[in-house]
Amino acid sequence: MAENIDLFASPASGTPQDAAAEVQALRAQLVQWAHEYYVQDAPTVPDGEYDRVYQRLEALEKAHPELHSPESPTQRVIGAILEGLTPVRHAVPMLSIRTETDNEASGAQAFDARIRKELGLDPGDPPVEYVAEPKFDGLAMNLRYEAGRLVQATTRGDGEVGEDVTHNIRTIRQIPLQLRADAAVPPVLEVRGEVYMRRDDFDALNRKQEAAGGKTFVNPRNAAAGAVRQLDSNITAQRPLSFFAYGLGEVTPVAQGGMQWDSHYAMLMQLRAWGFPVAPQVCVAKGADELVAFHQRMGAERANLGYEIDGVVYKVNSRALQLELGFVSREPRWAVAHKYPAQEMVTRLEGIEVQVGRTGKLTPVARLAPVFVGGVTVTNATLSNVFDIRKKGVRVGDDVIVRRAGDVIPEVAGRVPGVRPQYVPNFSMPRQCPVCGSDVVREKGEANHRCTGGLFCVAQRKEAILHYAHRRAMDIEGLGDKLVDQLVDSGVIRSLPDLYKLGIATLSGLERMAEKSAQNVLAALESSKKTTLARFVFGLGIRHVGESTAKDLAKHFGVLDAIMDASVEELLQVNDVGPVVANSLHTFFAQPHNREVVEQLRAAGVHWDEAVPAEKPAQILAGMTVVLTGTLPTMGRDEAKDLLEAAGAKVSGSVSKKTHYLVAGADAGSKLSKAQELGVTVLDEAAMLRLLQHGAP
DNA sequence: TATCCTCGAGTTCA
DNA sequence: CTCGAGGATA
Repeated sequence: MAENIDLFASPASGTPQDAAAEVQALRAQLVQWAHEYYVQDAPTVPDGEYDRVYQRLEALEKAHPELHSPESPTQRVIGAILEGLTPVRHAVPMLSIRTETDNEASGAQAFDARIRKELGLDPGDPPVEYVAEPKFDGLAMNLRYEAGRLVQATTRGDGEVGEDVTHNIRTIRQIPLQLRADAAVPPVLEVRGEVYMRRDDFDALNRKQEAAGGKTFVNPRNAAAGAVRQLDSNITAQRPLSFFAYGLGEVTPVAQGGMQWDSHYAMLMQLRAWGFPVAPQVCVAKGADELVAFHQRMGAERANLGYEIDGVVYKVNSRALQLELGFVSREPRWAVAHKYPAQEMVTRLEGIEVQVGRTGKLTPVARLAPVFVGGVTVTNATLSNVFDIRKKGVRVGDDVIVRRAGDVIPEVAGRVPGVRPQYVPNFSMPRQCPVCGSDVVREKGEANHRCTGGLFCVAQRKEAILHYAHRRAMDIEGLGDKLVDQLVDSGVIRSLPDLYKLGIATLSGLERMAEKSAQNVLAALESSKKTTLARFVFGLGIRHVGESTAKDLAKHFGVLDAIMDASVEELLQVNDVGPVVANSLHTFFAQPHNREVVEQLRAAGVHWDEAVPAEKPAQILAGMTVVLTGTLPTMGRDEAKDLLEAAGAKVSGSVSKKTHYLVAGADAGSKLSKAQELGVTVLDEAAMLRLLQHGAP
């Protein structure tokens, strides 16, 4: 099975017997995965892994022509006919386009170079004209119109024979059932395109499935595939599908009253005129440079598209040149698909380490064999807690699926099914803290293990200092983890007040700390002394007291001593403070050493305005709740947050019915779709600035 | 008591 | 960004 196949060995290596055995193993594996994917709609490995094994097999077959077999998965388009749906032979076979996963520009350059060579063009000749299209992640579909009426819709199947899914396709609103009578439509017209599911539709569907206790879908493509191949079109109608047209199948020849087009682009425009959705991004591109530009543009827009694309497609525009270029076996020589790096890959789980956080929480971290996922090399991924590891069933040495979805943070999604060559014990949390050796406990009903060492634990002490220096706390620029490591390890800093005893001599003695940066840090420390009560309270790092709670406390009590001396009952009076937070605060300030730290910090010159703030004039956004998401063009999120809060708005982290506005920048994710679903007004940065000025966008 | 809504905390890589 | 859990609310 998969774990025994060495995918990295050179194709030319090994004896012929080895190669034969491997080829056989790879074929069996691919056939099984294809079955799971197409027939059971339940893939066990990510597409990227399938592609990798497929390419390995291709390479082997190329190196050993004697192993060639018409039965090999590389020799046919994999597909399977589901029982219950009628098989239909395509009038014109549905071919696949050659797919490349090279990096960046090289793919477009290589394609252009190949085309020019085939056409016998000199470097001095004008650039070749191409059409560039996004490559949708859905299912290819053939729509047959006779006399302008939709008579049959078929899936691709194996390229020769597909399945009749007309009853389901009729539920898709974007697909015309009848072409306009006044338009000149060939007597027979087959339109080809991709059926897909929009991301917001997918999210809504999964929420619905979850609420109904049904199974949820892994991704929009699987959901679309399942929907299209239903026997009961009532079910399909509940699953919102969409369509983009990109090509033709059989068309009545001109001689018999049909049509043809000089260029691919003209044909697409005709399809659009007939009422078929054609992707808005489709464009004509001259030469390799414009193809590269298109690829980059799509890569940047990709996250905001509202539907999944897994790459781009380049096609020679001129019909005449297409005919001249012709086909290699089953693939047109005049088109190529250029895929983006996979968002999911398989790699080996080499180990599980344990990290200690600021609150003492022990976090298991997966150490992975480096793997290229979604454009970056990933070597670490969080496994959150022991239960998470159990749930996913991963153990050291397993082949695991690493995912980098819409967000940035990689996660271990699960393991590739298979037998472990040898027994591996399940992961268990250490009994003692790996950093300080204190006992590790897990409170009843809690998922997390914690180190009991407190500030005695070096890991926690370092995190406490970093938290104090945090941008939204005391904002000490330049005091990062590397510097804190050195300061704490060398014993220069034992507690927060020591920070203000730092001198230029101590600092510049450290690694990677020249005089200039040392001075910067000292200056940042100096200016951090003037702060606000809320920032200071937040910076102390009291459990359950985050930024907003610190603000509430500052507003309620006005002065620090009132907070320090407050009883649990008094604390409970504060907005959003319940028994857990109140106890946490009370316990913190009951500890003499904590009070001492506070006094020493004050003695070191840390100060703030303690006067109860005068009632501010009515603020323009008072009572408004605003949520930020994505990357704003000219300002950081923190900056936007401060602006909004200064105007009296409440900036919240998640969208709900109570949200008045969502300010969305580039790469906005789930919050944007949620806002659209709830009908929350979505603003861009410019509209937000108008809101700040006039109280309305 | 159950359910929303928020907040806190942890997290990766270039 | 996502999770878990605290707090408010019905």
